This record gives sequence, C-alpha cells and structure tokens, in this order.
Amino acid sequence: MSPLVKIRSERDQMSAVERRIADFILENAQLLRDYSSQQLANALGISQSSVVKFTQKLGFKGYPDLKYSVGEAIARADNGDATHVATQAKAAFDESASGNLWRRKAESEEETRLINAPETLQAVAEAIATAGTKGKVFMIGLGDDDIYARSFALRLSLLGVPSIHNFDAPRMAASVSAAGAGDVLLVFSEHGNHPALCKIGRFFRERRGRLITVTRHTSNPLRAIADLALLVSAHDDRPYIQPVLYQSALQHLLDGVYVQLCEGDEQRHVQLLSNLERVQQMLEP
Amino acid sequence: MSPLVKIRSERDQMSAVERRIADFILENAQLLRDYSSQQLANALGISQSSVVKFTQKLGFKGYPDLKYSVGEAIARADNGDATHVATQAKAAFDESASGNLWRRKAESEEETRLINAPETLQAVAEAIATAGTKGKVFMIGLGDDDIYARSFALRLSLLGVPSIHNFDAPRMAASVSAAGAGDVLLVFSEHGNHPALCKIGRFFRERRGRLITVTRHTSNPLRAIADLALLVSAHDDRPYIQPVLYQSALQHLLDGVYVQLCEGDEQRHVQLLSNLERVQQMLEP
DNA sequence: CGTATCGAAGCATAAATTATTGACCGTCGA
DNA sequence: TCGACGGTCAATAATTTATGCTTCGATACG
Repeated sequence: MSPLVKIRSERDQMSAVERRIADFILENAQLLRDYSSQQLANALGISQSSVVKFTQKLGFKGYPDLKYSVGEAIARADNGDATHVATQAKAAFDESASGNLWRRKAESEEETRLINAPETLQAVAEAIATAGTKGKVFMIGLGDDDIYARSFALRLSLLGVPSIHNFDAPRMAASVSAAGAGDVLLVFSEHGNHPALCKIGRFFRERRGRLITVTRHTSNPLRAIADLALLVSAHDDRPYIQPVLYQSALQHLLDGVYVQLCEGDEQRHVQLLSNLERVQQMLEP
Repeated sequence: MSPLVKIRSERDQMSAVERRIADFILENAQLLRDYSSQQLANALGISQSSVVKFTQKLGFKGYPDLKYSVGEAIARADNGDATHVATQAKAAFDESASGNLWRRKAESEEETRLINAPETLQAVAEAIATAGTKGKVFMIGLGDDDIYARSFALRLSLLGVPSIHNFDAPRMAASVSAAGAGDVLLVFSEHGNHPALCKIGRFFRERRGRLITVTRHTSNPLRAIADLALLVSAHDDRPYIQPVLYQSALQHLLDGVYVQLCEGDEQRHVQLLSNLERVQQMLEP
C-alpha cells in the first residue's frame, strides 16, 4: 500500500508530534527526497529520534525505508490527493466523478483490509457460525448503524442463521438478558462511544457471550471491551463523502465475513444453496 | 532522465569495475532497495568507495541519491513488480479472496455505470431535489430492497429532504394517495415484477407524480412504467455472491446520485454542511 | 488524594552508512 | 626510464540512522 495512504489512514490514532510529522510528509512528500531524518526533525522542531520512531511504528524498517517508499509513491503519483482535488473542481456529474468516488472507495477498502487481521475475520465467521447452530446471534446498531445490522441479519438468515435484531438500546438490553455462553452479540457503532451500547456489551460479556464490535478504527470504549473487533478506515475531507466511504468499506468487510461463512463449511454451503433456491421460488411466481 | 537510461548510455565509456557496477544495477534494480553501498560492493567483490565514486561520476549527490532515483524509475516503469508481489505474498489466500471480491464489485460497478446515462442520473437528482423542496419524496422497497430505500432515505434526510418511507405495499398505497404533481416515488425492486409495487407505481403516475425505479437491468414490468429508471448490472455464477455484487453496484449508483445532490446546488450544499455539523453535535457529547 | 503504570518525547550515544583522503599500482606517452 | 594520470582500495572522517535511558505527563487504581 502506498505509504501516504497508510499514513493518512493511521493519522487519527497518532499523538500530536506524530501527527505533525504525518501532515508534513503528506503535504511535502516531494521535499522528503532532500531531507535527512535530522533535517525533517529540525523543520518541525522535534527530535530526530521521534522521526525514526514514527517510521518504525508505521512498519517501515527505518527512515530511509520510508523515504524510499514515498519516492516510489510519488513516482507512481498514487498519492490520492491530486485526483481528489481534481474531483472537487468539477461540479458536473460525469464519469470521472463517479470513477473517482469508486477509487476513493477502493482506497478505504484497502486500508480497512490491512487493519483487520485475516485471523480476526476467520474468528468472527467461526463465532457466528457456532452461535448460529448452537446458540443465538444478537445484533444491534443505532441510526445509520442499524442499516448495516439489518442487511447483515438478512444475509445471515439466508445461511440459516437467524438473529435477534433490535434497533434500540432498551429493547436490546432486555433481549440480551436471555444470552448465555457461546452466544454472539454484534454491535455496530461507528464511533463506539455510545454509553448504552457499552453497557449492553459489558452485560453481555458478564453472561459469558462473545462480543463482536464493528467500529471506526480509532480507539473507542466499545472496541476496548470487545472479544473481537472489526475496524473500518475511511477518510475524506468532505464531510458528505466520508460516510459513503465508511459504509462501503464496512459493507465490504462484512461481505468478506459473509463469503467466508458461505464457503467455510461444506454442510452450511449446501444448506445455503437450498435456502437460496427456496427463497427464489417464493419470489418468482 | 531516468537513472537507468543514463547508466546504460554511459556504460561504454566506463572502466571495468564501473561497468560491473552498472550491469549489476541495470539487472537487479529492484534489489537496490535493500542494499547499502557496502553490500553492493561486497556483492561485486569491490570496494565501497568505488561504488560511491561511481554514483558521483554519474552526477548523483551520492549513493542514497542514486538509490532513490532508481526507486522512482522502477515505480514509474512498473518493472519492479517482482519484489512488490513478493512482499505482499503473506496472507495470500485471504487477501486474494477478498481482493477478488472487490474486483468483481468493480466490474459490476463499471457495467452499471455504463448502462445508466449520466443524463438520467442528473435527472434523478434534480427530480429528487425539486420534490424535496416543493413537494414530497416517497420511497419503498420490500425485503432486501428495503435496505437500500432505508439507507438512501437517511442520506436524503441529512440533505434536508425528508421522505415518506414505507416497507409494505398496502401502507404505501395509502400514503401515495396524498401524492400530487411534482412529487417523486422511488421504488426499489431487484426483479421489478412485484404486482403490488407496479400497481402503486401506476396509481402514483395517475396522480401526476414522477416514478423513479431502481431495478436489475433486465426488462421488467416495473421499469416499463417508470419516468426514470436506474438500472443495476451484477452477475456471478455463485448464487451467494450475486446479491453482494448487486448491493454494491446499486449502492454506488445511489452514492453517485447522492454526491450529485450534495454538490449540485450551492444553497443545498451549505444546508448540508450545517446539517452535518448539527448531527455531529447531537452525537458527540 | 497519593501512587503505580504506561506511553510519548527528548537527549545522549552507539551503530550504521556514506563520503573523502591518501597511498598504491599499472599504463601510457615523452 | 620516468613522471603524469586514472583507477582502485583501505583507512578514516563525516554524516546519518537507530537505540537505550531518562523525564514527564496522563490515566488508572487503590
């Protein structure tokens, strides 16, 4: 992945100094060519070691490695900002605008894919699968987040995994009181700081259920108490674009889990196909 | 000028050692990334200072400068894929599965984009915009299709365009009886052959409302009676993948309309931003 | 509250990498 | 033959990068 995309995706979780480094690099990527780590540090009035530690935290071998990567990125011109500025200039709705939106979605998808370990996705799929056969699957999301919960619940039902779906906290609290070991609660909450949802989550865990959260990748109280946390990364300066990207990235994350559920187990796969056929028959005639 | 071209062009006037360096770099440019000047010297059995002198003779500031330039050149030319692929080889299975799904989504998006004329999208956006200020926006979808209606309704509400949203046919029939000229009815129906929805659509048109349908691109009775028809193309042999692609392509189509609505009109844009801010404030504290 | 803990940041310094110096050696032309 | 010259290298200086340690402030906890 482009180092610039990576930097931007993690910018939100950075400390003040780190964020200043990130911003400087994002805005002056071309200057990096002539900067040593010391010069960069001077330009920002911080210590050279902070620069090095910054690069290492991002997963680069060190400062020269980052520098090299940024050089490649610039050469490819895949910094994602230039195109993005070009979009804004154009008010007209045309192919390039739509194409750009898709490109931005692809970036969010990539960022999101990279911050979720494949093992986590696997684990989520398995937890849902076992809860689906031997226990119960609970699901909740408020406001916009209800959309994701709802659509995922529909998908699961096709797999023969019914779920208990609520869209307000009090009712969910009541439902969850019936939970037990091995059950799963999926909580969708973009910012993950809704007190009621945290409360329900904690309560659910007390009852020995597995708590799966789906939130933005910033650290948040909900994610903190989860057994399994799915994270979504999506950024855009334009406040009306960001939710579009968030939804798209989140949806793809869930689609990944869904596909894994579909393909993971032979028996479930057969069940799925027959369900789909039955649904088809109900709708057609 | 590309450093690789430069090296090749001066190769003939070089000394034996220099030529060996040149050849090595030309043939193993990707390896340079992980080589220090000392390592390169060792690989060739020559002294490190020869390497540095070589770079300086070519007009580079020094070894790191050459290295950086070669990195750029590789990135531009795309010759260096070998290393790139090798780096990402880990987690190959999951990544490729997920990446594949995304690629399929991109294909559906493209097909969908191509079968919807930009003018149609424009017209849809405008119809919704005017109905939003001077009339009413109705919205309906059944089953899975309700998801799209619901999420689009939420988006519209942020734009200051409230909508009358129902998820069953009888109630919608009742609601629609209040419709008049200039109003808009959005009907989501994947296969477009639900008799009740067709009936509602016809009834709505009798009352001089604009009927907008969102269906699969196959010909279907619902689409046939629409004033404006948005079409979605999404295919996959695997029956559990197809809905995923359908949803993604449809979502992107709607996102396009949404963005168009956001950016199309200055006044609405301002309204949107203040709405977003207000929503933000409601959620944060 | 006081205190333990953790992480972020800087300073000092070790380690590494890079650049330069000066010595050596072979070649070539006078 | 000898001196000039270019090329190479080893040694070393200079620079750049990486790391260990300390301090400080925020946060959690008793």
